[in-house]
Amino acid sequence: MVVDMLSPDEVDRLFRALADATRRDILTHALTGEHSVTALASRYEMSFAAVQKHVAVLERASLVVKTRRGREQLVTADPDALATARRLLEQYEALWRHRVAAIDALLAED
Amino acid sequence: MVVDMLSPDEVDRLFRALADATRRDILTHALTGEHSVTALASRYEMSFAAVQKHVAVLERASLVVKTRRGREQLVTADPDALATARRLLEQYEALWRHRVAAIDALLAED
DNA sequence: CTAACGTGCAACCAAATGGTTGTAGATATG
DNA sequence: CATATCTACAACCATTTGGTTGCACGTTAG
Repeated sequence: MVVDMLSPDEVDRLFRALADATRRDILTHALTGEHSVTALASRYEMSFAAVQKHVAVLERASLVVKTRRGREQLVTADPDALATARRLLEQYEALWRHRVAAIDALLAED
Repeated sequence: MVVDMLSPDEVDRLFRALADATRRDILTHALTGEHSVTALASRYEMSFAAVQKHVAVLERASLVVKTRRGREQLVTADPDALATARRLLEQYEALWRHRVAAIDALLAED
């Protein structure tokens, strides 16, 4: 199983984007429907510009995409990116299982 | 399905710890065996202190634990934390699938 | 006992992050 | 046309991050 087709920088951006509660919340909403940036911003205490930056971070991590509808941008989540992140973690877990199997094999020799 | 027993801060630390190539590499080695901090540090160009800080970040994220052996600290990965991270992402994916199912249901009405 | 080793931590620095306000452009509305 | 709305972006600021060097402390080796 190849580690991935993502560059280290892309993996960095992916996990970094997920490492903020506001961004995870935005992602959750983007997963359950289409929302304009203004509609998303109205959910949080911070300024519109701050939310717009968070959306930009999610966009650079390929977690969401924006599509124009008139004067607004609709933000929607890209489930493939999430699947990629999950797959990365599964590969780390697989490494662990491999280690456990090796230890088991050693113990079985006794 | 409850989102998780982790606080938002703990989730932040988890993903943040994974958002650095050096730390992911350290984690990989910690998953495949026990290594002292010095042994890990010898693998990278940066100073010992820098690597020691990276290990501390992984430790605060509960991704690794350290156990003393004489004068050295052996770093080993905690697979449960990885499983937690993977489960978090699975829940986001589940949200997405729920949305797809809802759209499918709407289309089926026609 | 003394010297070397492994670790942790403080102080410092440059760059990135997460927030703010203000401005400007594109699109819709009256 | 004039105005309001939605978005993007620049400039600025405080804090955090990721690196450095230097030092102190506990443990092992000679």
